[in-house]
Amino acid sequence: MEQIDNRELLNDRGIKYTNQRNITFNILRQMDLPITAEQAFMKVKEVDSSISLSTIYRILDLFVSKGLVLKSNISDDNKAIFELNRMEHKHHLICVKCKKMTVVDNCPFEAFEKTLEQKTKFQITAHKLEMYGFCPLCQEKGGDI
Amino acid sequence: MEQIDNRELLNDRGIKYTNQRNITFNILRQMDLPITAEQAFMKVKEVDSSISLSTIYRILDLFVSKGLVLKSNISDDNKAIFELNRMEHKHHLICVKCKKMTVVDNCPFEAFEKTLEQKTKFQITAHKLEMYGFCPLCQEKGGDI
DNA sequence: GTAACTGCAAACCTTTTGCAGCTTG
DNA sequence: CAAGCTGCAAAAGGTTTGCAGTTAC
Repeated sequence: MEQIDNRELLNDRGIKYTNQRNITFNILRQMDLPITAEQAFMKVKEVDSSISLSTIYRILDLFVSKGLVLKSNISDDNKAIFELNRMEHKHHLICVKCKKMTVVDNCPFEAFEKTLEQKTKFQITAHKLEMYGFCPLCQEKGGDI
Repeated sequence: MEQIDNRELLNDRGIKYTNQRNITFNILRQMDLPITAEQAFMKVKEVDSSISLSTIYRILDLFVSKGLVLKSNISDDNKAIFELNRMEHKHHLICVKCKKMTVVDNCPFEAFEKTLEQKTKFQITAHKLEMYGFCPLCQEKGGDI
């Protein structure tokens, strides 16, 4: 994998540069879907085999605390997933059978949120929308869930 | 707490009646927001102090597998939450500061989902929408998150 | 050189499981 | 009585932490 140097970008966010942080950031940047800590660990390991899982957790948490990365989790699965915060607004469509995720970039929400803010007096800062169903392949295969 | 007998309801779903299942079901029915297994455990314990946490997990899993209960989790929190499946369509608004949840019963989605099904060829069976922000109280209090 | 980062192993927390004993129908 | 539910304790994931050694500036 091409190792871009993100020193400046990390520094700007108040993150001290280290090689492993740089690698982790590059991994996240080239992913177009969220990954688990374990998956990040495997990927980073391909570039620096000395990395430990706890360091991955520490790096991911740091990135999250600096707003660089988004942490969430999919329904009924006790693992966190992480993705680069691209400041784009997007959602996911997740197959309940094979768990494949597909990106949905349309979001039909702004209007609804405004109404809701007025109604509830909440100050809404984010929302998360996931749709679940059967992906085309799993529909073909048929059978039970 | 009033202990309604849900024997018939449980039997109809193919769930063998036991006292603890009945209590657990009553707890869930009187909750209007999702609770964790631990919270359910505490609540059931008030009625039957002999209940064990593993039984709570087994009961909740059973209810989920029979479609009686919905299991999910809120962002960035590694615990499952459970709520009665009331067959109503609703969403939650969650305060990022105090984690208070508020129910939102409006859902602006059906139309969008149809379009998306055509575009992606997914067969959408469910969706989950959560909005995050500051509840009125936490806005008043101000300060950092 | 110093403050901060990292690897390792152990701890932690939520959830699951094996087994012996107890309930329900 | 048989099937299957339950308590307990132990195991199993995922995640966090303490500490000694290493790295970045």
